[in-house]
Amino acid sequence: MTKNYASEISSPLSSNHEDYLKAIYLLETRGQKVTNSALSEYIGFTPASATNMVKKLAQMDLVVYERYQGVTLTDTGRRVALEVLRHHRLLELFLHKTLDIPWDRVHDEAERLEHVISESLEDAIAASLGYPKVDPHGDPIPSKSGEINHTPSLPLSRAETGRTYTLVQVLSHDNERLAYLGTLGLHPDVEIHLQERAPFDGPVLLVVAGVAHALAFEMAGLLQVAPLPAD
Amino acid sequence: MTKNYASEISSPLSSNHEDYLKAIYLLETRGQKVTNSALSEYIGFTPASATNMVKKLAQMDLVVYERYQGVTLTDTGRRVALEVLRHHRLLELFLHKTLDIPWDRVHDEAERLEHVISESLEDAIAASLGYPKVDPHGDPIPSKSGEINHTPSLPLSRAETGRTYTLVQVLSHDNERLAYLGTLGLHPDVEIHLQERAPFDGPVLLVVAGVAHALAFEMAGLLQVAPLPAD
DNA sequence: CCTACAATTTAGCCATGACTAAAAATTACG
DNA sequence: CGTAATTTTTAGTCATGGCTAAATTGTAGG
Repeated sequence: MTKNYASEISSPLSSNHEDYLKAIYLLETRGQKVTNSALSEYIGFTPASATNMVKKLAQMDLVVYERYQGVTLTDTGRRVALEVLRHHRLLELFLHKTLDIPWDRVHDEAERLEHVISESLEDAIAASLGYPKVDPHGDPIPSKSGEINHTPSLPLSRAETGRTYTLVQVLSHDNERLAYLGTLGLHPDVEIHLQERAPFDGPVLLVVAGVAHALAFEMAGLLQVAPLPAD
Repeated sequence: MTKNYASEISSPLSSNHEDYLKAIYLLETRGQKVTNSALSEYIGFTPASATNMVKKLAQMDLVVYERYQGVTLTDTGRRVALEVLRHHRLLELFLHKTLDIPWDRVHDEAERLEHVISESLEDAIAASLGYPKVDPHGDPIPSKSGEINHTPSLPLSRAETGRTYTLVQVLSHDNERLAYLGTLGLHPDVEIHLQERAPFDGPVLLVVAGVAHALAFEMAGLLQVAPLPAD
C-alpha cells in the first residue's frame, strides 16, 4: 500500500488521519473557516479529539493550526486529501458501473475501501473506467496529480422556470434521499424541465423524461444543473 | 460493514483479530498442533503478542486455548476464519479477472481489502464472477455457509512419470515464485506432461503446452495436480 | 469596557495491541 | 528421573487515539 504521497510524509497515516484531512478539505471547499468543532461534528468525534488530531497533523506539516483560529491544509495535506477523495470517487463509480451497486449504496463501501487500495489498484480501476471525470453523484474526481475541476452549475432551486437543464451533480450522500431521487429518475446527465416554482422558497414542479414531479425546495437545492448547450 | 458472523459475536473484530483467526485456520489445515509461536511466526508478531491475542480470542469464544497447549478454533471461530478466507479468495479472483491484475500481485491487495468489504459487496462480487469455486491459485473458495471442498490432488513431485496431469492448485503466495511459474505457463487448469524425474528428489522434467521445462524438486512440490480424467 | 456565555483547549483517563525482559512450564537428554 | 535447554507465558512499557471534565480564551451585549 505504498501511497503516492508517501515520499513527502514522515510517518504513515492511519485511516483516521486520512478521514480528518478529507473532512478538512471538504469543509474548506464550503467556504467558511474550518474550526475544530465544525470538523469534529463532521467526522463524528468530540471537539477535544479533533483538537488532539489537528495538533498531530500540524506536527506532520499536513495542516497549519493556530490555537482558537481553526485549521488550514498545507499543500502536502491537500495532496493527501485529494488522493483519498480520488480513491473514494473512483471506487464509487467502479462499484456502481462494474458491480451494479445502486448509487445510494456506494458511499459507505467506498468510505472504507478508499484507505486500503494501493496506487496500482487505483490506476487499474481508473483505466478500466476510461479515466472518468465524475462519480455517480456528479462529484468531480481529482486527477492523479491533484487537479480537480468544478463544472459551473447552479442549484435547481435558483434556476429559471420554463427552461430545460442537464442535471450535473447531486449534493447529498444521504442514502434515503439518493434512493428517493433515483426513483424519480434524477441521476446526473438526465434532462430536467423546470415547469414552475412556488413562491417563497416553496416546492418546485419539474418534468423528467416526460413525467412531472413536485420537489421540496431544499431537495431542489441539492440538484446542481447546467443550462442545455442549445437552449 | 455488518458481518455475516456479527450475530454470534460479542464485540466487533479488528483486522488483526481476523488475521489471527485466518492464520490459525490455515495452520490447523496443515495438520500440526497450532502453538502460539508457530502462530506468531506466521503473522509476523512476537510470541508474546500472539499469547496476548489468543487470550482475547478465547474470551470471545472464538478459540479454545489452554496454556502451553496451543490453540484450536471453535465453530464460531472457524466460521469467521472461513468468511475472511472467502473474502480473500473472491477478491483475488475478482482483481485478476475483472481488472487484469496478474496472479502474483493479487494477494497483498486482497490481504487488506478482505477486512473492509461488506457482505453485500461480497455477494455482488461472487455473483459477477458466477459463484466461482477456486481462486487464481486454485485455492478453494469457501461457500457462504462455510463449506470448503478440497479437490483431491497430489504434488507433481510425487506424480508418475510418463503421464499427463491437470494443474489444479499452486501452493505458494510468494510473488516472485508465482511470477516465475507464470512465465512457464504454469497456471491452474493447464495440462502438464511429466516426462522425467531425477532420482533422490532431484529436478523434474515436464512439458507444458509443447514446451519442456526443468523444475526444481521443491518447486514441483508446490504444484498440486490431478490425473487427466481419461488417462 | 467588562461581564457572561460560548467555543476551544488542556489535563488526565481508558482500551487496544504491539514490544522487551523476566519468570515459569515443558521437553529432551544424559 | 533430574537437570539443562527450549518454549511459553507473565509483567510491565509504550504509542495511538478515543473520551470526559475542567480550565482557558474568545466574543457579544449591556
